[in-house]
Amino acid sequence: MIIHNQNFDIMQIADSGQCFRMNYIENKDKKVKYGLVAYGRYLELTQLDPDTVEFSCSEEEFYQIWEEYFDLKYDYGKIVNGLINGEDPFLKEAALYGKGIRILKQEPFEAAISFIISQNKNIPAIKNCIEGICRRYGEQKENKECGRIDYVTFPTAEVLGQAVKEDLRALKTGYRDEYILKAAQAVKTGELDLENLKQCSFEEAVKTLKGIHGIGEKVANCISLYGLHHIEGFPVDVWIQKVLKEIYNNQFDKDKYKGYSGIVQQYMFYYMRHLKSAS
DNA sequence: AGCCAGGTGACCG
DNA sequence: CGGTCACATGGC
Repeated sequence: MIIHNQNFDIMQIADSGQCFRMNYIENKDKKVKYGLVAYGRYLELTQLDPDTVEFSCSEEEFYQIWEEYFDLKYDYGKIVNGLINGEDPFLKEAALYGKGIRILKQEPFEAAISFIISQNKNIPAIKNCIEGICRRYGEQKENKECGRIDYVTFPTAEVLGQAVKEDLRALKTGYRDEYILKAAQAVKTGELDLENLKQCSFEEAVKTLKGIHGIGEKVANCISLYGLHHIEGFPVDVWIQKVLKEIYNNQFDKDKYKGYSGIVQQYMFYYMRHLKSAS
């Protein structure tokens, strides 16, 4: 299954800090390959050229799951061009630099737990921690399309909600162990209905999420943006704080980008990390 | 070796 | 409300 899209770069997506189970596999003949587990499936993606991505799955599976997952019906080119031709010099560069990023539609529960774990950790540590949790509590599966690859799914709330705190702690969750446990139990009992939060407003979703112990403003924005696809989400972490302070002198107005501020935030994050690592 | 990481809750005034 | 502090642990 081959897809052409001018705003679809799998390396940029994998490196954009919004998902933690998309991993580099190889680079053969300048064609980069990544593997990913989501929605109980394993998928491999190959960037054939800047505008072309090959999916390892069938056409049915692509239209059933991945077209939606990668938000491929939405026109990111329009957003990118608007920023490139706009008045904001930083966003001009940022959009140009990260034009292949897309905001993924991840599973809400996975996004919730992943971003609870993310607090005060760097991205490699988050990935390792999540992988450990999947291995311990996820379901073992086998993928035949990609040569019988064994993989583990992200655990369900039912399974994770029955975990023992000490076991979670042993998986490098640190002080977040009880945050994870409480959140999983809240989903399990129905006290926290993530599917329902997709339907209601962004503001309502954030407010509800913040009612869970261990979910604050930033994590609630991440879950809303990456797990519920509330595109107005605007997570402010240490990197975005740097942007807002150093580039905008704390005068940035996200309301100028109403309806897609989450995408703007993602370009900012990706570009700022690049600037800092290059300096 | 020591600082930092896609922060949050508790506690303070 | 807004400022400080501890929190557990790996990455670099």
